[in-house]
Amino acid sequence: MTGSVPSRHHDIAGDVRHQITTGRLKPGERLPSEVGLAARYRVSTVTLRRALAVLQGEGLIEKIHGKGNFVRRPGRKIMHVGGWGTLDPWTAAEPTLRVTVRSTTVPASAYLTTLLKVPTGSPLAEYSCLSLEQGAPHGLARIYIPRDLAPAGVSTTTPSTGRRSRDSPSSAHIRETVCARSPTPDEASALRIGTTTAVLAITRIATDSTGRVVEAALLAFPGDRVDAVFTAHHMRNERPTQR
Amino acid sequence: MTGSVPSRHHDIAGDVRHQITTGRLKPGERLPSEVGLAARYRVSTVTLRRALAVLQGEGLIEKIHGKGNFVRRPGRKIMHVGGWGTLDPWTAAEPTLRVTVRSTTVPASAYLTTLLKVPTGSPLAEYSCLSLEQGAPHGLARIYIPRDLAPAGVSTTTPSTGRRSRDSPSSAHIRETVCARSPTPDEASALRIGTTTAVLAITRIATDSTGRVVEAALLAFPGDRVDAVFTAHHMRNERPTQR
DNA sequence: CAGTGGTCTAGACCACGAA
DNA sequence: TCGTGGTCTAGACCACTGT
Repeated sequence: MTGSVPSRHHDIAGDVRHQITTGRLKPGERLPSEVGLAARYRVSTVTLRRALAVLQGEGLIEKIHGKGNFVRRPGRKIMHVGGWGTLDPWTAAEPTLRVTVRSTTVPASAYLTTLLKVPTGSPLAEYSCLSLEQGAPHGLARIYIPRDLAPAGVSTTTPSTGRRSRDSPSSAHIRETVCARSPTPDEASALRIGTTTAVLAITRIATDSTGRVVEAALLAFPGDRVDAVFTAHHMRNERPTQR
Repeated sequence: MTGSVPSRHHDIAGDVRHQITTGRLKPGERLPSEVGLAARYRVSTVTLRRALAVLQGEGLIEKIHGKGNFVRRPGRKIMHVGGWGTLDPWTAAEPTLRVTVRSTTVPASAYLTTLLKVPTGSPLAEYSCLSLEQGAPHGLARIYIPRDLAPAGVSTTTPSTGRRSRDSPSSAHIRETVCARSPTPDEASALRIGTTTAVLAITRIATDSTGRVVEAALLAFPGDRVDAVFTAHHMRNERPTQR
């Protein structure tokens, strides 16, 4: 009974979605202008834009200011593999992933202080990584490492989003906190998504055997493009870690 | 430079957010009516509603049709613990979690067929669970088990969202796929969130040592209320599982 | 410059909740 | 019934992208 409530924009979204999934609108193709579509569906522009926002949230279209609305490539979902990358063939075989890294040194903010358990203002090496897959942003990562633990060159770390250099030597424990939320403005622009599209945010804390935090990573992925996968094997009687 | 773009509703959201975080608006309190707020901020109702949608997405307010907008209780984020519930004190110590379970038997749909690797139409035991924390919905779970594996009584399974009965006897491998997306209409109503609030959706597949899928769980959590936590320990040289 | 999406308005009408 | 939020309109103006 709750399906036929008044919501014209959902009907329109359904119609356009149908045209996309059936192939009448092809990937990469530009949709008619919003005013044109509004006239075609006999609705106002704001209603039509709400319909498009639904499709954008589903990852079916991409809105580009000043150019138009485009059908997104069907993008099989790329994955982020949690823990110590239990290499998933899907992710491992992805060759078209280009990563740009920018590294600087910053003093620890209040938030990073609590994450890394370091004194306020401690120097941290920051790696800001944006990975793109065929031009489409795939993930944004900001990785922080106490500077005395950070290597001189960037190459040794390979702080990739999705897989990482196997066995960072010192980390013995990884804790990942996953969260679904709206993107921050800078995330929205970096990932080329609207503020309506949810992001999958992962805060990864790596600790060494002494309990020292050796890395904090703030990862953000467009929710319509990536899944995160976590696997657990049952070996012996694993005792629950009590803090 | 990108901060001062024209977006009145963000300013308003920021102002109301400030009133909430500073305590001028207390938890549980009802906000002035939308028309009142619109007049107060000298904006139209749709603009004001956009501002409130931002706050709703942040989990700061709750909109109730016909009653008003209410400041949400600061709800420290409840957590879902992945894998074999590495019991987190936070979650484990949560006493105020009430779960309602409804169990039926359904034939496997196309989607469940691929998840559980069973023939189409196989009888499945379905457990539909809605957990509430102090009246606020906390999670929605739909768990499917091949009926020949399902116990007669519901009590043995305890398919809770957040923790589960330790050691379901047969499962040896758990794979959880995490995804951020907009809620389906039924999820939105069950979780008492708008369609704008993102959900953290987890698909959990439990496999026994022979590779048979013994359980598929579709979990949905309101993104503004729960985080999911996954931990990994580094013991020995763990060989990557290749499919 | 023209064409596009992004934001906003002032008002209308409908649906829900509590009297 | 009344007051509330939910949806929609017809148009205006601004910002971005191309020529």
